[in-house]
Amino acid sequence: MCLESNLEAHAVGGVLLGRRGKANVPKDSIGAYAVQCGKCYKWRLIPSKEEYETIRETFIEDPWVCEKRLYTSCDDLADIEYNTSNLWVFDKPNIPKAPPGTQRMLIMRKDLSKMDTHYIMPNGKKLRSTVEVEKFLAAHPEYKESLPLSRFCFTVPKISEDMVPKNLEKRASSLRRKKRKADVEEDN
DNA sequence: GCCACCGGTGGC
DNA sequence: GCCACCGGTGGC
Repeated sequence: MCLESNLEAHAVGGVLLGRRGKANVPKDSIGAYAVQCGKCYKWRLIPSKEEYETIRETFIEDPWVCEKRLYTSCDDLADIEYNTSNLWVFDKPNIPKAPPGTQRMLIMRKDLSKMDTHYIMPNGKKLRSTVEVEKFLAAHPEYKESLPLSRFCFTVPKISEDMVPKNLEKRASSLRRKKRKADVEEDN
């Protein structure tokens, strides 16, 4: 189950800093993970996706605060400022952690219009929706216990609007317009 | 033939 | 209006 977040006060974020990762390791579009302290509202970087997903999983009932991190307090400077030098996307809180053996991938569209969620299953299969997960589990009953349907959530993060470069937005939409126009002309 | 990628839409 | 979902396809 995915719940609505309160983005203003207390947020779970992913920061897009470009793609990284070793060869052969599946990587998504998120370059850095950050959470906002529930007390001082400063942003703290979370070193791994795994740790980030753990925090995100129980974010509502167990909000993250600076003291949770060793040697960190609200008096310390923020790790990262929410600003326009990075593209930020904001996760919904309480998304189940990707079940063991799977990876939850978030892929940004080239035009920054939206993200797509998919899961990489233990056998390498990529799944794009809960319906596809259902079908997968029906075909592979051996996974039914370790990978219950309820642990999959395809909710996408919200893209921070003010940070999408305006010219890029325009370019993308004008390309779309151009294509539509060409299609219409083709039909005539 | 596959698959990453994108566009479109039904249901809310 | 949003978003979860899926069909189509271009490039390989």
